[in-house]
Amino acid sequence: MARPRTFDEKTALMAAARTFRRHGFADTTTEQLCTAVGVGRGSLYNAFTSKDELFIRAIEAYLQALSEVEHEVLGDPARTGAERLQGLLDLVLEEEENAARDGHAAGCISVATLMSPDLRSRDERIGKLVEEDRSRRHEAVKHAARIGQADGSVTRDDAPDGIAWFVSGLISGIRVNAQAGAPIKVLRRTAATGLRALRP
Amino acid sequence: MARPRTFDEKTALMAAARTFRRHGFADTTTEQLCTAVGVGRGSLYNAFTSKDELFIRAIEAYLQALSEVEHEVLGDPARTGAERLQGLLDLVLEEEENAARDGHAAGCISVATLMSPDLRSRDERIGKLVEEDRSRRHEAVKHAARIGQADGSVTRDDAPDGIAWFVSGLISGIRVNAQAGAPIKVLRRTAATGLRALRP
DNA sequence: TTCGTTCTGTACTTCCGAATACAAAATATG
DNA sequence: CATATTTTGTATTCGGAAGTACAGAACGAA
Repeated sequence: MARPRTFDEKTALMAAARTFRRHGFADTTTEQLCTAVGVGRGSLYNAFTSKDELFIRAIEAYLQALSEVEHEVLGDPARTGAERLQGLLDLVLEEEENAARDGHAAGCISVATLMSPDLRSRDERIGKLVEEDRSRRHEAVKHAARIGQADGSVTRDDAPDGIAWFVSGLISGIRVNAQAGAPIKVLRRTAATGLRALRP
Repeated sequence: MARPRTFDEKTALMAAARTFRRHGFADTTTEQLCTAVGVGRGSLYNAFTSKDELFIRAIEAYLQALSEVEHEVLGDPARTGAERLQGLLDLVLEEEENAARDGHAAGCISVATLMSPDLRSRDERIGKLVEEDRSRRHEAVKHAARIGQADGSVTRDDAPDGIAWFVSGLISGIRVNAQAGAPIKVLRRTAATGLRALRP
């Protein structure tokens, strides 16, 4: 009934997310987004209203995709609690390894967005999205920690909530270290050291 | 012999640094800088050439001030290695506590700058400054770790270099968690858990 | 084939913020 | 007190990036 799109929306959002992740919101021009998505200005604005709107939809898509993969690992009944936490760290390490192969660090919308108050105040949905993502992951890790304490694979020196915060921090730390140029091998050891603190 | 400045340069730089830390480079306008420093546009440009130049000098001043305080703790011969590392973490926690009292997280130029590749590519001095700061801290922590391994207060499960990366990551993680809204109490526990991994 | 509808690309407008120009002000020195 | 010199504040310019307008293109349906 009308002219069809020459691009897939989901693919476009993921491409946009990649660009935003690497350059940050303010330092990404709409032109960069056009080339990244492989589409003209007109199409971009036709499909996604504005840069702000595109950003919101892009991080939404990205965070959801990420969350699904993580959920699979953290909720895997075949693993002990400790193995689930280890699995989560492995996902992060794998992502950084892939990114490193392309010559850059993975970047992380959560960290970058959290670190920019102005970005959050730009549109309340942004802060909300990131906060929901964080909170969902927090609960998932907390649950895995409880499982681990029950099956004896995780220390009881900390409450599950404390463990969840620690794991989040550990992941953020690894991401920042990756940006600082730490080689994969070092990132792996950092993860191992961190997890060691959670052994019973 | 000429009209004197109405402001102190060092104070101005620290005020600018504070502003940049909270909003990030791209999201800080020169007007914000003027009000933060308490000076007109003309004066600002007269004293510091451009926004870029001001940014560079501001982070330079800030990182140096920070580094001096940290050096005192990490090099304190009265402390064991573990106590020095604990002291470093205490500095970070203290900074976050003060910031929290003002209703915001401390922010961290290192993390923010590392997380923004475009910012670094803007002027090579920026990346260099942050990298030098990181590297200096890295060496200082590594040294403290060695001391700790020698005096028996720090584990030998990891090499000093690995410990240094871990501690940097731990600090970054704490800063990110602070931005995410974690209360001081949680940050403290995260630090404690991390340091537990370094016990012999 | 023709029409209605949506997509695409380009040229244009608009706006915001960095940077500059310049006149007035403030001091030290002779 | 006069002059040289630097600072200060304001008005203005300038550039770049976001967003818009619009004409043409690509389909499906009648």
